[in-house]
Parts: sequence; C-alpha cells; structure tokens
Amino acid sequence: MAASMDTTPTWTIAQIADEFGVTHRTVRHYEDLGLISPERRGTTRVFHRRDRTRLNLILRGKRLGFPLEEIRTIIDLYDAPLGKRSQLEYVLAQIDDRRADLEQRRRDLEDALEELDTFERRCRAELTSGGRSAY
Amino acid sequence: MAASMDTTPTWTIAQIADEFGVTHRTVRHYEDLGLISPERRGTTRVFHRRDRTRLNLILRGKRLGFPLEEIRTIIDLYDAPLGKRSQLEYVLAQIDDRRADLEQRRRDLEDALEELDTFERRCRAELTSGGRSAY
DNA sequence: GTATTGCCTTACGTTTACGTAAACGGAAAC
DNA sequence: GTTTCCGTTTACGTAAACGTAAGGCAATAC
Repeated sequence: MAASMDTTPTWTIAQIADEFGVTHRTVRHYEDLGLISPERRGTTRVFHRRDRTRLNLILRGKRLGFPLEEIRTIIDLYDAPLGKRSQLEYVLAQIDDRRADLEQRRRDLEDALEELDTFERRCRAELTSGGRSAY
Repeated sequence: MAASMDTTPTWTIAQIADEFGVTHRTVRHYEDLGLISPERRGTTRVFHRRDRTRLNLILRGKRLGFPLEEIRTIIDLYDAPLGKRSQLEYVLAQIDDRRADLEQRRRDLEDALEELDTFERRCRAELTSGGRSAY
C-alpha cells in the first residue's frame, strides 16, 4: 500500500487557537454551542478546512457584534443544502432582516469614522496653532 | 416679571426612555456608569439636549459593539475641553486605535453585505428555476 | 520508570448589561 | 382621604461568553 494518500491538511486545537488568537476554552465553547464540530480521533479534536472557514465567519460575526447563537443560525444558513426550496422564502426574509441590520451598522460606522476625522482635524489644528487657545 | 423666559426644552425619564426605545432601568444604568448625568430637581432627573446627544452616541456605540465603559471614554473624549493640549498626542493616538478598529469593522461589514448579496442571488435563482434542481 | 507535554471533561467563577421585584415619596384624580 | 400615577433607591437575579481551576488520560522526552 502507498504511504498516506490523503493530502488534506488538519490542525490541532492548539494550532487553531493560536492562529485565530483565541483560547482553547473559546474553541471548545464554540463547539458546545454547535458553531463548529471538528472531527474526533478518539477523544481528540481534529480540525479541517471547513472548521477554519467557520471560525473565520464566527470571528467576523463577533466583530460585527452578533451574539454567538445568531452567528450559528447565520453560518448554518450558509451551509444549508440549498436543495430544499420549501424554506427559501423564509431564508430570503432572514436575509433581508440581516441586511437591514448590517446596513444600520454601516451607517453608524460611516458616521463614527467621519466624526473621528473632523475631531482629529480639530485636535491637529489645536496642536499646530502654537497653543493660543481662547480660554 | 415676564412669564418663563427660559425656553430650553427638557424631558422626563419616561419620555427619554420611550423615545430612545430603552427602559428606565437602562437610562439609570447609563447614569450609574457615568455615561450621562442629567440634572436633578430634587430627586427627579431632568434631561436636556446634551443628554439626548450623549444617548445617541451611546446607542450608536452599542450598535457598533463597543462595551459601555469604552463608550464612556470615547464620548468623554468628544466632550473634553480641548484646551488642555498636554494630552492631545495621547488623544490622537486613541483616535488612531479607534479608527483602526472601525475600519476593520467596516471591512467585515462590506464582506458580509457582499456575501448576503451573492447568497440571495443564488437563492432567487433556485426559486425561479422552476424547481428542477439536480438532486 | 517518571516527568513533562498536550489534550480532555467537569464545573464553578466572572464580567457586562441590564431585568425585576420591593418598598418608598410626591403630586393629581376622584 | 385614598387611590393612582409618575418617579426614586436598593438589591438580588440573569444571560452571554468565556476564565479558571481541578483532575484525568496518553504519548513523547530523558
């Protein structure tokens, strides 16, 4: 028999945690909530590409401020077979909700960034004005 | 004497809570954390424009996913006298941090919205294809 | 052999952001 | 006068997202 035909890479929990900048506990927590379900070899977790993809989605979802439970439904939605049309209308509605949410966030963000700009300019003006501020 | 010269409007906690879509408890909580400090007439809170401005900032900060404590430092930063140049460099550094954060979030958001788009298109294609999906 | 290393589970602790109940005060309504 | 709304404080409760031991198993390191 040929030596090791399977070429798909795998990772340990330590590598995953390290690479994604989280703790083991966090990774296990995500598994507890059903956000990821890494393979098991015996009792040990073995991570595949799929798990990394999901972890990326999870972390992005977090940065966007979504609770983990919602993140689960979202990435499950992405993973769905897409063959069962019975639920497509529902899914589309979900998507609309999600988009509305995201677009509100985007408006917030644009506003915040803009204000940072003007504020920074005010600060810099102060700095270069030589210090004569109208007390 | 003329009747009531002072024309600046004020609000009660109920009006504020109602208008901003939060509870009394939430408003008081924000006061506990020093995010707002409404006037007191006797024991009762009286809200002014300034408080509403801050509440808007707070809620936006929340939608952006910032913890309340951070939000406090941010809006305090906006409110700062801007006369004490001693701290301006520090403030500018803070602003840079904040901007980096916000810009990461923006990238996340753009990605998410884009993926929603393509996903929705896939769904709609499924729907209008008449249902002949390759089982 | 045993000591270290890496992984595992179980389970209680912690922080954040409020919810919620209890108990009280003052003004208006009847 | 007393009931009914506002408003108040105090204080315990809770959900989410992990942190942090505590204890155990299995493989490599010496």
